[in-house]
Amino acid sequence: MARIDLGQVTRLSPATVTAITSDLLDQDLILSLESEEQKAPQARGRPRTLLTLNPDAVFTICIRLSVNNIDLALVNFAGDVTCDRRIHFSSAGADADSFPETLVEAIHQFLLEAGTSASRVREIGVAAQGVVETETGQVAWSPAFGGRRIPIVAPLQAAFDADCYISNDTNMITEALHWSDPSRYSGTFAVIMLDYGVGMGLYLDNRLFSGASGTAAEFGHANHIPGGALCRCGKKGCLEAYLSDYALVRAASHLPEQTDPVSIDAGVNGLARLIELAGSGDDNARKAFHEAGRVLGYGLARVIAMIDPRRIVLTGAAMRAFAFMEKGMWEGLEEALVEDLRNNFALDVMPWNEDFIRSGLIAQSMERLDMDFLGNASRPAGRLARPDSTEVPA
Amino acid sequence: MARIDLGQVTRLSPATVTAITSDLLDQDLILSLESEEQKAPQARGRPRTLLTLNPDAVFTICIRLSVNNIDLALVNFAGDVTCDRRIHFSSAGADADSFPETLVEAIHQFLLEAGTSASRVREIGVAAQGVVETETGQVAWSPAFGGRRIPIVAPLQAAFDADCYISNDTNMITEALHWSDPSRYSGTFAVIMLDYGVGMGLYLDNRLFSGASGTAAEFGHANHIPGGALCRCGKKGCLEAYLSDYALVRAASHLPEQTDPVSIDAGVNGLARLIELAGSGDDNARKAFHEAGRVLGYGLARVIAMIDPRRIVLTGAAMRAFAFMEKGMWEGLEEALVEDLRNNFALDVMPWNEDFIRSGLIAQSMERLDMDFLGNASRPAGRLARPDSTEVPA
DNA sequence: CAACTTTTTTTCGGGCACTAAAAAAAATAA
DNA sequence: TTATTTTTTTTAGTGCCCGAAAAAAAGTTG
Repeated sequence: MARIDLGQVTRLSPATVTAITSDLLDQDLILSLESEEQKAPQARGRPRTLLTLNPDAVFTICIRLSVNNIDLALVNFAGDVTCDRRIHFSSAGADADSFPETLVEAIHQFLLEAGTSASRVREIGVAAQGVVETETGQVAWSPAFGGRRIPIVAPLQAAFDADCYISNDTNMITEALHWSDPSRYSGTFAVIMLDYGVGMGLYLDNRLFSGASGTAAEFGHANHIPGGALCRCGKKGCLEAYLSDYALVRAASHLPEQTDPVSIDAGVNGLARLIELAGSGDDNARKAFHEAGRVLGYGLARVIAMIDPRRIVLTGAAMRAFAFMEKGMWEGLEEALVEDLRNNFALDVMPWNEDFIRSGLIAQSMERLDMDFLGNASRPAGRLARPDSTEVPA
Repeated sequence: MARIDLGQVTRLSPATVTAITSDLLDQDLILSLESEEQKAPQARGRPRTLLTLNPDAVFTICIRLSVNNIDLALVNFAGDVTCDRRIHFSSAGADADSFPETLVEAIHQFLLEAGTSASRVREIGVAAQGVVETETGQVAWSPAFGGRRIPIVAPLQAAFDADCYISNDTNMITEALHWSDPSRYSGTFAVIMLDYGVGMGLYLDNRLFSGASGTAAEFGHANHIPGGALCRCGKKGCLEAYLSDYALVRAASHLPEQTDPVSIDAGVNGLARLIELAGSGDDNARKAFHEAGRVLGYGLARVIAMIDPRRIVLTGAAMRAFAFMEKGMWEGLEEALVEDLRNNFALDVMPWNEDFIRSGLIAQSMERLDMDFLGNASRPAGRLARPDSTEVPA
């Protein structure tokens, strides 16, 4: 982007733009693309010199923790992944004592392979399934770990000279949506992910909300039926116990509600096969999905009543089966909620894409970096506020 | 407060304080208490001249709408109520066509009695029970009205040259708590009110949250049991259908769950008598409260899972019966929620005080006035931020 | 009354964020 | 080559927020 366009977008005078950009150039945060291949239709006048973020100014490591896997990505200042690796570990054996070491070791290994020195990394972001306490920087409980209360941020902070944080995976999906399409995903919206577990992310009043201790939006373990089906968490009647993959398999197989989730093989031949069966008209499978849809409808109803989001996004691997759930979902929603509350929201069904989580981590990291560099000038309050919106010139 | 103290509190130099205060004096927003009765122990040196808000600078009208009543209060710039009246109207007959006129008429009448001209009123705040859409400025549905979708803000705006808004009554209680004790009620907390209905207010990340359309925190009509007890709203199984006064009376009288709430006399000899009975050891009453407590526990569990508040405040008329509900509540909470999520919150039980709603309206109005006068300098971001807290001198 | 103390006001000036206008730069068009 | 066009940079401010220091004000103390 050329300086003159930056001026248009920010509503600052050319003089100011020059001042600011020369500052950033001095700091090596941006680069000017001197004489690079100019766009063919060169107009009259002094040609614009394009500016870009300096991709190599700073690096970020984005890490996703899931069952048996640590997915690492090295991300440059432009937000591009320059290197990624998957490292295996044993979730069953991972606890508060052993895992932090494993993680730090994995990162060192990864940096070595990527040929980047740790000193160039200014940000390390981690996303994990389950109950993640952002505030304390630990994973209270997650299917990815055998143990509980596993500290993540503190050990990372000790091992690296970077800003470290951890967040729930669904929160990162929420951030990714806002990042990828702010015009659609802004204000107050909710993201519900149906997958191995059931997660929810909330964007409220234009900010990611994660609660007082950072565990917010635990949709999956909000109770649906008092004393109902047995959940992985040990309680009875959680939404997850009706909506997640093992719950669907359990229901379709006519296993008793109290069957231990651990004993159910919901793996490859679980959800996928169930979807296949439903597709070929199998009644058990269809009924299971329909019922799950109804439960989802009830869940949505509670979210709508309590949060009043403008939009709800449904995603996750189970969205492939949405066609079999949709009718039930609307039924449940209608049963559960007065009309006055039910008509003010939009529903998006979004095909699942594993990369969302990483995108969210990247978005979050970039935002934190910006905060870091620009002080608190981000989220413009005063001087940079633009009262009436103007289009960014092409 | 004297200028020198203002300097301490705001961390501004005396020079700046003088500059700003002389500005405000010119605008008549504050007054200097010249030679007023000085505090006896006069120290050495030039005596401080105390400054106060000019109570008469601007007026606000705070209005509470409830069944058959319009409660009006004239509030000065110091936040004091200078005049209040209760005006009766017929809730049953009130609809979208008739009520706005009634309200505007009531305000005019009130101003006449108060001897204040409408031109001095800069703010009109309204609180109502039920589903209030802050965004559109209307009451979608409320026990206070026979009709639905009753416009409030638009007619007020048309009739008065003031900033008008409407909000849910429980949201105003939430605001009142923050206002009255910010050190305790800040960050992320929830207020649950058990009364005629069941309401919830949310303060999230240090701001009142009211959702995308302003109806947020409708705790009472979030479903508890699919297909359960009949609620006033027409749906089955809402929390309100187990927790509100009519629900308690219904349960204690062993009436069927589907008994129409309208047919239940929960008035004076309803909840109050039930509490009396429970106090004297009546088994039916005790059981009803215990059961309601369990339902409340389940409700809290869902709020905690989804919102993760630092604190939950219970209030409302039904708190007089809290002793009979408490055990059930903790039982329900424990049954409904995994321990990891259950241990990060504090619970306050607050004796109910009708005035909270008015206090909240006053707080909200004062904040809006401040915003109006000081531009967007409120909620200090930069220059007024105080990194380390200092005590306000006595 | 003079000396002292404390608060308030005034004066002067620095620094920041930004701009208008002029100048410079770097191209195309005639 | 010269004129024209467009972008970028420089120069020289403006306006605001704020503070240091001095001055003034208004008392108490001895």
